[in-house]
Amino acid sequence: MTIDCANCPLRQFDLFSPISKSTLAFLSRFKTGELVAQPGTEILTEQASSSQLFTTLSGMGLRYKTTSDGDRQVVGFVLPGDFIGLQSGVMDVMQHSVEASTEMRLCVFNRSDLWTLFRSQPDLAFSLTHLAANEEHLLGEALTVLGQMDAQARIAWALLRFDRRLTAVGLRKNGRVPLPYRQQDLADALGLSLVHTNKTLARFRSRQLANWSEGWLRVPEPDTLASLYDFESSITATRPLI
Amino acid sequence: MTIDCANCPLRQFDLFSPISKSTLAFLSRFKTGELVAQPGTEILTEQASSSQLFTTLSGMGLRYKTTSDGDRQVVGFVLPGDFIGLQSGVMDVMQHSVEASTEMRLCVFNRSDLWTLFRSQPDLAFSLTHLAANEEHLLGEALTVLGQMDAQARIAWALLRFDRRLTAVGLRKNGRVPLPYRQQDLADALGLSLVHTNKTLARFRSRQLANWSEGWLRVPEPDTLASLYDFESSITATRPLI
DNA sequence: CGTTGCATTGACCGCCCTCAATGCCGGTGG
DNA sequence: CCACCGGCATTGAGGGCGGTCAATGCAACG
Repeated sequence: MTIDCANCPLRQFDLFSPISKSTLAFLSRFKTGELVAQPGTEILTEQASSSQLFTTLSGMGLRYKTTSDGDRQVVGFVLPGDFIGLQSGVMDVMQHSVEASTEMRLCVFNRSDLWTLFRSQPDLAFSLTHLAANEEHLLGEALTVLGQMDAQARIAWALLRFDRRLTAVGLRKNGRVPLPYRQQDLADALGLSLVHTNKTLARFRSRQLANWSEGWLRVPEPDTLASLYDFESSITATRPLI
Repeated sequence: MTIDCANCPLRQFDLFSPISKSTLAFLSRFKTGELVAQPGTEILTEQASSSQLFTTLSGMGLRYKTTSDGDRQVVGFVLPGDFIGLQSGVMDVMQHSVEASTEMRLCVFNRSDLWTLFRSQPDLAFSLTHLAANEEHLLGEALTVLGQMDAQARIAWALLRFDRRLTAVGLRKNGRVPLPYRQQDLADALGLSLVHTNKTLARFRSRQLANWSEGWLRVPEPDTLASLYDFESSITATRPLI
């Protein structure tokens, strides 16, 4: 039993830009089904082509690259609403792998329909470009964080982003959001060692600034934490949902 | 006296994917003029909107973000053939600034024509998305380098990329390519201090692996340098030129 | 009840940062 | 013509942030 795009549970959130009825109708045809991925499953593989593209309905995952010496760099976290596989769609192969951290429910699209989309739905084509530009923005910000900030600021930045984004898709409950990653994942995303990530998280916990444990993240006063590290206030521009 | 897209001096290089006559004709109309930017000029500004988009015909520049505490992160280097301003085109504002390092000649497009492009030229729309995905790829690779590699590997990676890319646009002469940046620019791109960047460059010079001085870069044996740091061989996929 | 995965904590030290001084070059004005 | 200055490259000294190594605890699982 799959969800109709017209009743997409994600579209209600202000995070996502509105969409016209006719475009929505096309999207419904574009969507060919749903896929449930179990934790640990590799959904897309670096350097491989894929005939399918996805949108995350629920659950969370990781985008990562593997270096030749076996290290891993997490280049992003896949959260509900995120589109997966655009690189494969336009460049033929993925430049990073995508793996499910929790059970994930995914909308499935056929890559072969992508060209039809570009020909007949310029607004959706525009939205796809918007999504790509948005990824570029996120990566640019991450690069700045890795290049210029120390461990405390990096972790504070990441936790704040999680808090904001997960709240925006309705996952905050009782002042906390689910964060089902391992400390190693965060370490690999921020260019830190597991040990140092752990110690820094412990410091935030004892200072009551942020508490991430047992899969839940609680940030009592996001603005206080942000001001401590000079992060600009949470400007949440809307983005497309495809 | 501006260059007609049909005679674009860049399009001859294998780096760029071929394009149909009719698409080329549209491009010629899309291009509204040329702009010459002097060294030091800010072409686009972070957090600002721009009514114009550009393609680099010649010259080089920098993309960078400024952090609230005054630091600078170089998120990319603008080389001939690079498109500038896509973020502003689809997301309304730029997420990084672009500044000319040398004198630059730029093709100028009107942002207001972008929508027409998406409606009437799906192949160009696809190419734009391709370019955005390509930027995402570059940033992901940069993130991996900053997150996982030490100073020597970071600098080797950057120098190899310059060597390959500048060669691909015909700028290699007498076994060297022009590299008109300051050491500070590279340091800010790689998340290193100027001092350490300088010392590491000196080490490469004395080991005869790479010599960057007085605006020119000479890498005698790129493959040797690449193998020293476990970089995959130079896979140069083609990309669109708009 | 051994094993496996993840979180936690302590000891040690190295890469790279900061601070600081010097040299070189081109531009500018007295 | 020369003194001065600003921008950039270079080099040495010293120290700190965050790295690796290693051991322990704990919970889930076969």
